[in-house]
Amino acid sequence: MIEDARVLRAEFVPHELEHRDGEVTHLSQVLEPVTRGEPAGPAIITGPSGVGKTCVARYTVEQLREQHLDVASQYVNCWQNYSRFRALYRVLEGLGKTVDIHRQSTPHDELLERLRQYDGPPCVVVLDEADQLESADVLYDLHALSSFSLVLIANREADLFAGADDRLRSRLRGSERIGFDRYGIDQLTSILQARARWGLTEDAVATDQLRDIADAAAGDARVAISILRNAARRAQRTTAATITDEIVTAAVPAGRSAVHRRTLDTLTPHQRAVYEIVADARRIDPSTLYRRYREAVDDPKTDRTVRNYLGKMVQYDLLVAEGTSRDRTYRVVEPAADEG
DNA sequence: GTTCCACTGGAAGACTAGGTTT
DNA sequence: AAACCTAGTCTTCCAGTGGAAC
Repeated sequence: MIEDARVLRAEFVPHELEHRDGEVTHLSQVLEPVTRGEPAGPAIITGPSGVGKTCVARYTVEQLREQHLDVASQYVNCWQNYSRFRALYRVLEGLGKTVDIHRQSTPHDELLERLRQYDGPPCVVVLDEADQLESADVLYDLHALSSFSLVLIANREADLFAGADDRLRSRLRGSERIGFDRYGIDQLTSILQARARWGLTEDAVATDQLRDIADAAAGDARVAISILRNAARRAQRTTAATITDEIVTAAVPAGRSAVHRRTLDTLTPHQRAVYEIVADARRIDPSTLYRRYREAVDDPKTDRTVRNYLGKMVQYDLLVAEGTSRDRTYRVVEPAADEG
């Protein structure tokens, strides 16, 4: 059934990108100065999840590097590297400049100094999930250095600028914008077809089933691929020769929630306890929430810390906060909910 | 309209973990 | 071994906000 599991992973970047020619061309044009050794203006890529933002960025940068030897690049996932230190560290890592600073007691300044001294070929830095950075300092740091060209990826541009001061905001205002829309059913179906062709045995899945998966994924390619992967695993387990309608139906919920569950796994035990309390109550006010939290765990953190947790989980789309003052309530985001 | 106060979130500093230097 | 770094986490303190009660 499954011939090449790599192809069924969401992070996989195919050799040919479908349905995103315009966006690839646009980004290539923005980054074109880099091929002449000149700095390129920042590009801001926005759009809902699972529409190929990361894929297009990585693909385009990869193409650029294939055509021009004198271009460096580094991809940084700001979700995992959300602090200034970690983000800058990852950039240096890509340049191979971290050999002797595998130590924690290296100050920010040292990292910045190394970036400043960088005299290699122009470097394209892709900051994925850039809205997850805890401070916009990183954007400021890198934008100030002409060797580095920024590609910023975020769901919404507003989130990206939320943490930025006016100075940075006005600097980024002139950035090139590339907006992504959700895939249509036909587009999603043909994306799945390509993955099935490379990743599954021949005739393992029919176009009708792929259409059903595409329909269930509501324009989100990550969810669609996750469902396909889940379906293929189920078929393999039951030694079915093909992916049937029944298998698809069974695979949809698991495929949908896979993305959500992965973020839940990143929570600490205390954060998890807070999340569970909110999940148990359909809707909960802050004081009740904190009282229950204190009862639920040993050695509870302060309410201020719990507020930080809540803010973080709202950022991560795990919780929704409604109301601004005394009317504030929290509730969980349902895994199957359509992301905005 | 005024007051109350639950709630938010910024700022500053203490504490911890984990590394380096002497 | 002890002294000394730093980033990251958590706490303490508090000003500001805006529904709710009066």
